[in-house]
Amino acid sequence: MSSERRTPLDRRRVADTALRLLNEVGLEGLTLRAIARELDVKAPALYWHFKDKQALLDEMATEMMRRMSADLTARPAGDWREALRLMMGGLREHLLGYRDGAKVYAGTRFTDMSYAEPMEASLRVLTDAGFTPAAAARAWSTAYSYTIGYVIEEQAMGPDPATGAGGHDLDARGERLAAQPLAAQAGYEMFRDHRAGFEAGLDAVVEGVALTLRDR
Amino acid sequence: MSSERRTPLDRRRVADTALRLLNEVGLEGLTLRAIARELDVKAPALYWHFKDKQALLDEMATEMMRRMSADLTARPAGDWREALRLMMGGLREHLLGYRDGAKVYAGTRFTDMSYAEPMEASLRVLTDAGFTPAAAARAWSTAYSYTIGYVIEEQAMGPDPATGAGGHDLDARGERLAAQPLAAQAGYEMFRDHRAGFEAGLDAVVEGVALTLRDR
DNA sequence: CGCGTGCCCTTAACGGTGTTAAGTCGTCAA
DNA sequence: TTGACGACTTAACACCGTTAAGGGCACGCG
Repeated sequence: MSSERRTPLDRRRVADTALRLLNEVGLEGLTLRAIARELDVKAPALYWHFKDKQALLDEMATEMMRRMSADLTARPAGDWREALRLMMGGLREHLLGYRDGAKVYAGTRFTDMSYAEPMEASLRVLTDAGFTPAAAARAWSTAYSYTIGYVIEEQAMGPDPATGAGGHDLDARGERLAAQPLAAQAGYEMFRDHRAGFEAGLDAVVEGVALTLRDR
Repeated sequence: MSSERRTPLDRRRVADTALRLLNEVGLEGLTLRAIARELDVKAPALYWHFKDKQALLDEMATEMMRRMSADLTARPAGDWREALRLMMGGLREHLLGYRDGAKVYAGTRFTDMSYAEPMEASLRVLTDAGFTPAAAARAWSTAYSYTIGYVIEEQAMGPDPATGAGGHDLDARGERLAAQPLAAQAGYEMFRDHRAGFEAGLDAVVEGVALTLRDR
């Protein structure tokens, strides 16, 4: 009979498929049964490769990190400021590339040590520029926290990435805030152009890091 | 018969109870049935007050925000730097006061406009100090994103707040990272004293904001 | 060649989850 | 007295993550 034997799964293929599916159905639609269906397999089969769903999510985050560092080490870097800006800007872009990307990524534990080498390289850029190892860690962590927090808020607020999808209810928000003009304008400032807002903040973080952590 | 009639629920009481329960069982244990049990009610009763679970979570986040701004406006403020540091430090402390606090708080929509007044006050501190309205919004958003991102990472990594709970596996981590000395030390630097790490980063953010957003 | 010992997956089922539909019961207005 | 309405219960649904048990194919060893 036509019993073509499938090549067996592995953690990587499962994570790849789950990441592709994530963009179609979002985090709350990403069920084990849906992932299994996509792989032409029944749900319990996934438990051969992962001890539970969280382990699968960890592998997804790890795969995101691998793709990201593969992309980022390919880009040319100038001085440490530009390198840091490039890293965090790239992190943001990658996270935006997956639906609920930041929520999946934030606070998950990587499943292997593939993060070590790119992290070491990033930190070395900073120490080469005069940061102590401790200050480099602080600088990296500060910019990282800012980026994660920004993208979580950015993704949580609307499905549409570019247009904002809510130009109309932004106006409604403005009207409700007639008594608080600064808060009203802050809404426009923060929600209109996410990219510009992110980079303005990132510039501030980078300059602050230079000021308070490098020269001491 | 002893049919003491309970006073009916309202959104606020449900959110209060849910917040108390959150600290006992965590976000993944926070089911509608458990909340209802605590209120001496069956689960579907909650649907009279909230259209779905997300609406309840939104109300919880709103209540967290209300408590926080009640606490923060009571504190004395000095110059804008100290005010911003106090605000974000207080935000962090409040989020740490709830199990999974940052995850519940981040990216939820407030259910009313009680955020408007404290937000306006915070922004006015900045504009009074010479920030344009747009720059004040950027400054506030930048510090806010940093704080949210930091606390999410902080809460995601371990149950223990003070001791770190993982002094032991931090050493294990260090051994695995023998080939990446900077990454190894970064682990110690970032995970040892969260409070110090947060404030070092916050100082950087504040100074960066001063440098790139105020004088322009 | 036969045969057991893995690996990789299926079938069946469990308890629990958010959510909906329909009904109940006390309270208050007319 | 009656009727409407507010606040809740009971029953049930579809689906979720997860576990237990077993099946079949491949391959090394006698």
